[in-house]
Amino acid sequence: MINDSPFVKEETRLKVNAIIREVGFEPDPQARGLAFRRSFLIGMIYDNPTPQYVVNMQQGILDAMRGTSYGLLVHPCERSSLTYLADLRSFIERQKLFGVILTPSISEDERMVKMLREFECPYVRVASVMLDKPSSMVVTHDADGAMEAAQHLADLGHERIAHISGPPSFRSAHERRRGFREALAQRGVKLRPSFDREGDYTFDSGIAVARELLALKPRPTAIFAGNDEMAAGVFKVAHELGLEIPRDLSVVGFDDSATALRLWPVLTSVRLPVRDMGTIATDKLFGRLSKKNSPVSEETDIIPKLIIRESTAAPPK
Amino acid sequence: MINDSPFVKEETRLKVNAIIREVGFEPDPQARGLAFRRSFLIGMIYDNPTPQYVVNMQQGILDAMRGTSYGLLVHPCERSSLTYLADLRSFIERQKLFGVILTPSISEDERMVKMLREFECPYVRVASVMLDKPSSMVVTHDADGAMEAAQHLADLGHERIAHISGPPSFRSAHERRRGFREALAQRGVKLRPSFDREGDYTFDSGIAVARELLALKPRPTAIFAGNDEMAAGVFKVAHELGLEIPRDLSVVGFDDSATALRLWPVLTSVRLPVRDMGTIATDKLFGRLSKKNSPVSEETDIIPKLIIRESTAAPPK
DNA sequence: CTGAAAGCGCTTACAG
DNA sequence: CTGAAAGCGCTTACAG
Repeated sequence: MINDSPFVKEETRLKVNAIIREVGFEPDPQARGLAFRRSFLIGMIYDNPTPQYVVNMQQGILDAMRGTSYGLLVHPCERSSLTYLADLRSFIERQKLFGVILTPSISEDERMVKMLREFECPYVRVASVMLDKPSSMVVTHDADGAMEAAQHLADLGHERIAHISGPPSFRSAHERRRGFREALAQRGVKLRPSFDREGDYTFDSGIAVARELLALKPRPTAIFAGNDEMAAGVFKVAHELGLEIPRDLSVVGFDDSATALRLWPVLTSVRLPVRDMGTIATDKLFGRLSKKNSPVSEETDIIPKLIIRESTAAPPK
Repeated sequence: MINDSPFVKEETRLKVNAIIREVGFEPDPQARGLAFRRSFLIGMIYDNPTPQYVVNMQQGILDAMRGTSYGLLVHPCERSSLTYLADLRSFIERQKLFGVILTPSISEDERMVKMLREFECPYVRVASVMLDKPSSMVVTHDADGAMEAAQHLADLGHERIAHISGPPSFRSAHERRRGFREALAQRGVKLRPSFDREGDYTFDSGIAVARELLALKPRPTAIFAGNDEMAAGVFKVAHELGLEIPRDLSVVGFDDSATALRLWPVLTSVRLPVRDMGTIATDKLFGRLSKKNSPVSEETDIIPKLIIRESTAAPPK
């Protein structure tokens, strides 16, 4: 009855609710959970290595949970671990989560999703492409963001544009690379094979690949890094080599993280509204979207946006 | 009996445990929690604005929880919010947490701690000074780290050393400033009042204060920033003004965050082992320390350490 | 429409 | 030392 059963008189409901408020009664989530056979906990399962991303996503989820009695349980994991799936299985089975939110690259693992279905645990996946039915997806369309970045570079007049992609285990790495390549093709800019390199989204990999790239002759006049961390690596190498950004080298990142503003000069980057994504994902989990809620939350599609700052300019003559 | 009651025969216990393992039985934390009148959840309550700190602390806590059936519930909050205490009260009361870990500046709020005691919720506080009995404290001795930083600068020959402190609402801000001042006094370096400035631990405040500091005549030849974020702000202003680090200006930060390595040149900074701190705090919560556990976890005192990199050098002649 | 009973999966006394 | 009962605070059928 407290849970809005439709079989009570409106009047009674109001009276009871009033008293509930008066006494400040808060039902015990443990007891409720036991009776429901489902806890009042939302799990966030992730393996994204960027702290900023993790914290923003948590914030977004918590924003959506505010005012409810749900709690957020965090569960980072490593896909490379041998016990990865087993750990997750015991976590899901034990906690009887109300629902879980998956971010890349975990969100792209079908074994994970299959397991969730097996335990009838609701989930929402955040990923760069539509991998599931829209009601359990938030799609970030990374390819579109990468296209914007590449177009920007091409429009500035660059012809020797390199790319450092993320690790193949991340779908976003493929999407960003795909968008980049498509845009170059559209603009009639040829991509040299030696300019198409693979990193792993870490700062260190950005450094390593940038060293190779900038040792090439002729070297690229612009580099589109798959994320800001790797872009930071490019900055470091450029500084070491005495190359001035953007005069000698243009750099674009992806994520528009805090790092983007701390680099010198400030980094042009593709922004994804991570915190909002967390809120939207959670709203979907709560099934709020079918109701008359804030229209912004109804979205499944997130459109990345290029933020142009000072790390990009026309190529040197 | 399953919970290690001392009244069972060793033999019986072994037999039962064997069967438990065989069947893969995992007790339901909800039901256990209900019976225990206490959940199997650890809460992390924090208001630290640095994502890196938050994520590292979470990792450390999770490291200590690995293999148990406990879960980590995250609860960021804003002390400036009017409902701050009320929100926390309802969180604590409702979730019946097994225990909570408090990080600065929340860990320094006695109202918070009083409330926790009222609900008989165990806690461990991470703070820069001993505020409580050792068994519920992890003390980071920020003053010592700051002293090291200031000594390093003084030993390089700097005489015009400035400090940008954190906001007065953080105890660590006072401690770092205190250590800094003590070291200067020890070394016989005078601190000009105009060189002793207040920021708020944010990048933006670092920029604002650095602009003022570097407009002074004569300007400081070295700046000790209360954290890396503000140090990054100093870098930005120095670059804008065409000052070369460390030739024209030495900079030291605090935290040794990821940012320290992404700056150019790499930042000399005081390191705190945040992840380990999380593990130690959690071990304390579990009361493991009285038993025969890894000796490293027995510590209450964390000693910060200066990591010397490339942002510090002798002052210009 | 409403009240009292049974049950969620555990633990803690309490008899045997 | 062990087994069966009562209870944790809720919810969901089920009688009235």
